[in-house]
Order: sequence, then structure tokens, then C-alpha cells
Amino acid sequence: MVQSIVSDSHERVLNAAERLFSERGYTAVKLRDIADALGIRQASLYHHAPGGKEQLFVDVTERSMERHRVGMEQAISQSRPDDLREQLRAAARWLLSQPPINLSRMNLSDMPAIAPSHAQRLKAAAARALLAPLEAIYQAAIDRGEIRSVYPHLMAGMFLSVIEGVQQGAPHAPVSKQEMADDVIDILLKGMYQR
Amino acid sequence: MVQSIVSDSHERVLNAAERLFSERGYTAVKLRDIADALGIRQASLYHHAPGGKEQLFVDVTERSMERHRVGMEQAISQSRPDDLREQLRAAARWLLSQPPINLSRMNLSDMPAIAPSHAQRLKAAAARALLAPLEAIYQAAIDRGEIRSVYPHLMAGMFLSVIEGVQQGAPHAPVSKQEMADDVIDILLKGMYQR
DNA sequence: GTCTATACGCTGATAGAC
DNA sequence: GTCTATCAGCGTATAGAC
Repeated sequence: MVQSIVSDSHERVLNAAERLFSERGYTAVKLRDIADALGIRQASLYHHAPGGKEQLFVDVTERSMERHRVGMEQAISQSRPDDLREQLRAAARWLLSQPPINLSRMNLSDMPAIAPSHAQRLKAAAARALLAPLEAIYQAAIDRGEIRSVYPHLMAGMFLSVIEGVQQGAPHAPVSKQEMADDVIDILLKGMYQR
Repeated sequence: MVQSIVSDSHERVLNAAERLFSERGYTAVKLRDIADALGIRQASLYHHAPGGKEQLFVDVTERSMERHRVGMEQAISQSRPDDLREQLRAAARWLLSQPPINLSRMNLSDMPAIAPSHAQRLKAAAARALLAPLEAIYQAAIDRGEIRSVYPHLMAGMFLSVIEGVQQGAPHAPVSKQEMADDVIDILLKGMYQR
């Protein structure tokens, strides 16, 4: 299969589309923008994405979520068990290596703009890929007494919000994203109060 | 001034526009949506907002940010000084009483879609209204030794992300938004670890 | 102050040459 | 696989009647 070296042209289209969609959202990205990023004409996109804009968005989002599901689960399973801090750091490292995800924008802006059945599928994929793995490690940490009792779902959403904030608020900071994420995880675990 | 009772028709337009823009963002909201929310025709909007869509967006966003600046400063100044927890709770109460704000979406999606000069003004207004007051109370808490040394700017962004997450992730929770916000503030201050 | 009608540009999409 | 040409529909905006 000479075709699937690393990034055949179909992959290049998906990658460009994913970066733009994940940064600006569905409605703000025009097919023209994606074509420009690839150095081709808007109409030429239809050779690689015959389904049109909405289908392209669904495809890249599902691909992204599946990659995140695997990435998150690997990051967590490769960390020491019974160490929430290390698990969260690994999850943060994974998330920061990827294009940013804004779940809030996805839910409020992107989903209403596509077919309800598509929206439902993407929401489910996001829950599986991002929320579920985090909820699981929080629940496990509660069960073994490492942390006090908190709502795992709330904590998972909080973690994702915060990492996303790090990812995009980073430019102004004097330190790297990963350092910021580590600091933030420390605060979530130990708090801000003086010891 | 019989005109300015509470909500003359100009205000009603701004309010409807603000709610929609703040939820879905600039590009996802069509003037038609705002008109529908008001029960009028799209063209009739131009009587109240002769400047068109972009100007309307700038107007409502500046109005919103100015209101937030006052609301945040009041919430904080009416709290006990030297008590970061109470100040954060008051700030959260204020934020949760308002239409949601997604700074990340504003920066990545909305701003690129409007004139650069407009974008610059709105970003500055958001920094003044939301980030600055929070940075100030964090810095003060550090100075008086209430909390350990953290980056106030990072903490301010983190707080806003988290409250916004509470605001929109609330439906699934068994408790009120304010309770969730209080829990989250407790975690930021005390951490998740068992005492 | 709201309406209908309409102009206009932009965007998504199709057809067919190369 | 990419192009040019073109279309249909949508969204913004304007004109003018009521």
C-alpha cells in the first residue's frame, strides 16, 4: 500500500480541516479557508470530501474524538495506577499535544448548526473520548481514598476547561504550557491555601 | 423621560442580541435569529440597529463588558476584604447571574470575523472587565499571605473557564449552579486531596 | 416602528475541461 | 487531482409603502 505512507492527500485535507474547525468552529470556517490552507481551489475540495462541508466536519470530529479516546486512555494507563496527579499530568500532556477542543463552543455553537442526528453522535463521541476517561480516574481516586468525595463529572469538565484555557491563554505566560498545566493540576489537588 | 422606563425597544433588541451572541457566537447567529426572538422581521432590526450586524455585536459586547466590569468590582468590594473565598464566591454569583461568556470562543472565533480595530477594543474591554478584577484579588491574597504564590493571570483565566463550565455543564448536575461554583471554589482553595 | 420587496455579495455545491 | 465556470440559496443590507 504505497498510498498510506503517512499523509496521503485525503489525510492532508482532514488535518487542515480539523485544525481550522477546532480553532474557529463550524460556522466560522468557510470551505474557502480550508482550501487556502491547502493551496488549492475551493471546488477542488470536493474531490477529497464529496459529502460537503457538514459531512467533512462530522468526519474530522469523529476522527479527532476517536484519536482522543485512544490517546487519553493510553496516557492514563501508562501512568502509575493509584497516582491521580501523574494520570492528570499525562492527560494534560496528551491534550496539549493536540489541536484545542472547546466543548462549550461545540455544544452551543457547532451542534445547533448541523443535523440533530449528527450532533447526537458527535456529543456521544466527545463524552466517550474526553469525559469518560477522566471521570473514571476521579472515581477511582475517590474510591481508594486518595481524594475527598467530589462529583467526577463536574471535575472532568473542570479539568478540560482549565487545560483548554491553558492551551489558548498561553502566549502571555512566562512559562511553557506543560509547566502551566502542571501548576494548575497541583492547585486542583493541593489547593491555593498556604500549607 | 417616559422613554427610559426599564426596557424601551432599543434595549429589548440589545438584550435579545446579547443573549444569542453570547451563547452561539458572532458567526453562528443570523440577524434572522435575533428578529425571530423579538417577533419582528429581519429588516425591521435596522430601525434599531442602523449600523448592521457587526456594529450591533460590538455595541452589545461593549455594553456587556462594561456591565461586567461594574458587576465584578461591586461583587468584590462588597465582600469582606482579606477573604479570597468570599470574594470568589461573590464573583461567581455575579457571573452566573449573567449570560454566559466564552472568552476562548471570543478570541478564536468571533474576533477574527470582525474588523481588527473592533476586535482590539473588545479584547481590551474583556480584559478590564473580567481578568483585571480577578487578578487584583489573587495578587492581594498572595501579598497578605493568604495563598501561596501563583500566577494571578493564569488563575483568573482558570477561574473564568471553570465558572463558564459550571454555567453550561449544569443541566446534568444534581445541585444548583451556585452550589457547584462554591464546591469548585473550595477545591481551588483547598484542593482535592484528603486533609 | 414594522412591513414587503428586492438587490447584492458570499458560500456551498455541481459540471465538465485539462 | 486540480482547475474554471457557474448556479442556487442564504444572509446582509437598502428602499419605500403603510
